[in-house]
Amino acid sequence: MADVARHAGVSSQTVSRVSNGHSNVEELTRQRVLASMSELGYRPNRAARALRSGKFRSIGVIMFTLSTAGNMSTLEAIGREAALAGYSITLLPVVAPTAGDVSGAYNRLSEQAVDGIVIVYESHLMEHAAFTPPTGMPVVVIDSNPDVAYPVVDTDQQQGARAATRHLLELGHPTVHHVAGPANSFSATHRAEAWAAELGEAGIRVPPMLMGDWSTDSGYRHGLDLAQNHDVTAIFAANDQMALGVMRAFHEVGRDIPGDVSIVGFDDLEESSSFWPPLTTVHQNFAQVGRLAVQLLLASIDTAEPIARSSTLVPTTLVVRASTALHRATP
Amino acid sequence: MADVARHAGVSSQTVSRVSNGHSNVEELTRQRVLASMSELGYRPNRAARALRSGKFRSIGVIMFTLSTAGNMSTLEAIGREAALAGYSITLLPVVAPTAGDVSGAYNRLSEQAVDGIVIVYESHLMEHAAFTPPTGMPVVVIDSNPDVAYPVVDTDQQQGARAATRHLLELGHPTVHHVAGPANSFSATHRAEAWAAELGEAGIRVPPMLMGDWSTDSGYRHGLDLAQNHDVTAIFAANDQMALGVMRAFHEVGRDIPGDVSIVGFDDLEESSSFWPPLTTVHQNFAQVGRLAVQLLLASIDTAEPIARSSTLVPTTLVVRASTALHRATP
DNA sequence: ATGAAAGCGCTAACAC
DNA sequence: GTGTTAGCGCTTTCAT
Repeated sequence: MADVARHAGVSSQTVSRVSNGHSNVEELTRQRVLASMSELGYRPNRAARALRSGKFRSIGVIMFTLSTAGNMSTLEAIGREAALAGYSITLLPVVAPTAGDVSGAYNRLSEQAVDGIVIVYESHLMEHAAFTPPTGMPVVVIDSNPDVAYPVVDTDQQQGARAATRHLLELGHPTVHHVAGPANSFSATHRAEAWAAELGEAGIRVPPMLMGDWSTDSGYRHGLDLAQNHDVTAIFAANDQMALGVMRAFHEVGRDIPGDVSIVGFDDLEESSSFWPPLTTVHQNFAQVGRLAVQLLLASIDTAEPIARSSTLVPTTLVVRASTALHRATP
Repeated sequence: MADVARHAGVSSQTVSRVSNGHSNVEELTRQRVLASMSELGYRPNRAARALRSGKFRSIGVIMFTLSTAGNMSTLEAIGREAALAGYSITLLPVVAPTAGDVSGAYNRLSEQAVDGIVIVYESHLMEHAAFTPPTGMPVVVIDSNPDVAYPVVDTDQQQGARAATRHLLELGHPTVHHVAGPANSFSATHRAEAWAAELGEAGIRVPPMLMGDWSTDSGYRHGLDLAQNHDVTAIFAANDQMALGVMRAFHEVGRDIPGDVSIVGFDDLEESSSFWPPLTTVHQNFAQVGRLAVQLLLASIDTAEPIARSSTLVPTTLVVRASTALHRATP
């Protein structure tokens, strides 16, 4: 910067003013400085700027894994919304979700060059992690229990899971079986609870739940079990990948979907409409969740006021495709 | 830091030494400083540290989209490898891949707080972008032509696409049709070229290529066309998502896979083994690609030496599942 | 409209 | 083993 100032014959203050687009610089001087800048290939130094201003124009994201479709969409939405405001994203994936690693990630991120943090809070393990963000650092949590210490944005898991279950019941199925996500996942728990509640309210005894781990393989294994039992005519899987695995199992055994059994997923991946048969599923608005989280965070960063503890639930929509049909009495 | 120094009754230099784990501090002093640190909740300021050292301990990633499975796996591998070395990832997604946006992303990233840049270089548009990283900033490119100005790491597209095509030929199919990725994608182009070359070397006339956009929908639309033509018995799709779309089309029309037509994809998504039928596909080692790119970059950051222009190709493996079978003469 | 001075928090270099 | 000094590149006063 001093070089530019010398080259343009002005003080470094003026260079700073030009660099930041301040108004009180004469047009002629401005041009001269701009010319010197590009001639010398000047780039402002973010570190120095951040040191002065205390702002990094970056928001930190903590995620356990990037390999689920939901996290991916959420991350993309977070990135897009942040970019719109001129912020970049600093990613700190937690390699293995053990309690030790989690607090490691936290602590590293908390001394990271970020102005705020979005936590995609998949696991109960988080509760045990000792996370103390620097005082005044805004935090928003996605996908969690509403009773954490920070504002929460989430998909309305309950509403989505109830809609899925109700859809199958309305099709005349005597009951609905559930292939759930892992025990340490909040969203999995919420979906399972809502499924059981919906069944209970309809006066139906809740069949035993099968617990998977979100993977197609776990869906496949449970599907193989379910396919043995000819009383099973309706299945709600806690995500599309497990639903896909379940469908594979039924195909292999030769039971027709949706003729013999109806299947509903959760997520609405881009691929789900091309599964065979095209999957009826609960559409999650990941983009909206990510967007809201960032907006909340940026508002707090801008105003320097803490975010009010709040819980925002983004509704889902049931997308009915070809994997569900009216129940027909088994012969 | 001054506070900590005062509180512990030492100079701020000693605090710095403790904070950075230097050895020349007496154990007793160290303990005292550590105690003061945690009592006062001291966090080192990254900006100041970066300003001094010129290092940010973060690497920048430019990607066009996070919504393809391949990019996501690559990003995860980059993040993991970087985390192992104590680096974080700064993400700057380019919202819409127009030439203007690209250079915007570049320029913003180039003044970002990063020590090096990985570009996941999907599109020909990049060639026109005026990207001048700061002098001395290491850059590695993933997924591109080998003749760019930077070292390149990529999946061996040619080898993979040839293996897919050869597999279908060896099954006795008279020819292989290709559903390609978009024209502006390097990897799509390479796969299509390899497919045509393999056919040519077998003395087979190359059938017209169908161009999709990686989406299941585009695969479905082309699949509907292909399914009309009963001479079509073997299809190589440039990714698994399009292969899924093609399969859906054949299911709808009632042509059996693999009885009537064999289909091969490219990527080997986690879901592909549960498609119906389980998809024969080319497995890409995304993790390895990401890992190598980061290793190259970190080596250059550590040594402060420019990376030698190089081209590293990570081999693929053909995974044969149930979507391909021996050709049988059409009745 | 422009410049001079001070200092953000940290660490490398050199005392002692 | 510890303290002192200086300065990284920038911006925020306060003068002019």
